[in-house]
Amino acid sequence: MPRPTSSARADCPKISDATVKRLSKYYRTLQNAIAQEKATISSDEIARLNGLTAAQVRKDLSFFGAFGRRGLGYNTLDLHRNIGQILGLHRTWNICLVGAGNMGTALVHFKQFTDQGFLFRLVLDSDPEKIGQSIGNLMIQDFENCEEQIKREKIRIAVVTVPGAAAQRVVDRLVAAGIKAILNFAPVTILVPPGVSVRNENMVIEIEALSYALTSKGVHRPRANTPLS
Amino acid sequence: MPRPTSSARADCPKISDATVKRLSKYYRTLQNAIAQEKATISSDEIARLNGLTAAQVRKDLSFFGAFGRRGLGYNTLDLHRNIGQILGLHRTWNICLVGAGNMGTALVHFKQFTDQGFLFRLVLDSDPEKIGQSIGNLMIQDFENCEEQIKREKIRIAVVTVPGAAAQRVVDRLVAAGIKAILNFAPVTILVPPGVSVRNENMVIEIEALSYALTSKGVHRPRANTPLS
DNA sequence: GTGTGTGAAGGGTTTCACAGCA
DNA sequence: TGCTGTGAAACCCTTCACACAC
Repeated sequence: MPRPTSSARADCPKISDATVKRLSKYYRTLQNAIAQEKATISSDEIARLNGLTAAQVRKDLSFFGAFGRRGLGYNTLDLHRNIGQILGLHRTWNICLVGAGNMGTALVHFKQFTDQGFLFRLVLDSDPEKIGQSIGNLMIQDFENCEEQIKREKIRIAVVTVPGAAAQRVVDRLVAAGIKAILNFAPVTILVPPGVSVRNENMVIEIEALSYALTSKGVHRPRANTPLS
Repeated sequence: MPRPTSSARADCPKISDATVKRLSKYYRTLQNAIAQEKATISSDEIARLNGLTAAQVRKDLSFFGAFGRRGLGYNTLDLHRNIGQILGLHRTWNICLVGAGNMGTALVHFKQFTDQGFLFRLVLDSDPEKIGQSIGNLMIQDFENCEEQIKREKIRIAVVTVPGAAAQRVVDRLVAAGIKAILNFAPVTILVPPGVSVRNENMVIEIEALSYALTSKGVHRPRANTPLS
């Protein structure tokens, strides 16, 4: 039986998800370095600031080119620009929120998204009580009309914060409306057709992993440490 | 140079983080199956419901024992109880929130945490405007007194939703106060000493990974599909 | 026949170690 | 000397395939 879903990416060397996530960390590390007016930075320093190894950092970068100078390190501005290009952060993205509850409201106000160029342009919900109200400066729109709204705002990325029971149905509709990438906070793993990207951000899984760490630690020799994701 | 942090766990066969996270998914799948009054379930069905392979499910479970019956599958109630024991979900956990902003408020109201036995018993903040106010039925306490509060409520797990700039400092203090596991939503990777578990739930990284997926897809042959986490 | 449990194979990611360049 | 870029080795995780139990 074939794996029904996979983490495939469409690139020749096939970049792993882990590498992409680390690039995102390096990107922020470089922003900080630039803010501190550092002109160069070494793989070693990038690694230390992120709890990784220098070899890992160099290997990740090497998939995309040779950005450093031997003996010197990396030019912070150059590397920042290059990683921005790689991740597609040299532009802004219009995004929409689906599900105007507590979590969704918090995300719309989450400054980091805006700072990095992810701009909420549309908020959708299906609760008649909520439709017409506002979050920030966005009026909540009826999910029933999602297709036209998504098209009008040229949105390809959706953030989903609906109850678990509704999530898969909502996502199917979003995909039909042309959404190509989904950040899912509903506490269920949603599945999507090929060509659409999802990230299931399941906080219950994360906290249960902590529960496991505490539980298994006490029982056996408490050797280790643990930063995980 | 050694890896300064690692995802080590303290168990003889050394269970991978990926396996633990899947167990958490299986746990919820079993809850659903039980709610539907199914008496048994096969590895194949658990796999299908989670976008995995049957072999993966069986392998994950085999690290902890032989819970199924050949030819029949798994007894839903038994397996649910067993995974609960493994993950430490056969009990409740007192947890605390640090940072009473939008995100923190949303998490305190997040029903799924309570349902799975993670009970917010304490909310901490250092903003004088917020201290004394309430979230749900919890009054916000001064972070300055975190040590005694954490001890009083016997809390070992903290959920951190403070601004990025404050996160590492706050976490250091929490660790000193006896916290052993941290779910970090601040948009920086925090580092902790051995013996403490962290999960960095960085939503910016996740959305940037989606940006990468969209960016790299257009450029090359758009072969693939994508569920990731 | 059905579906688990598991050693072995396969594939992918991280680490090592060193050549090469400033 | 200092630090990058990278093949090769090591390691880990997933998948395969089949013995075995019901």
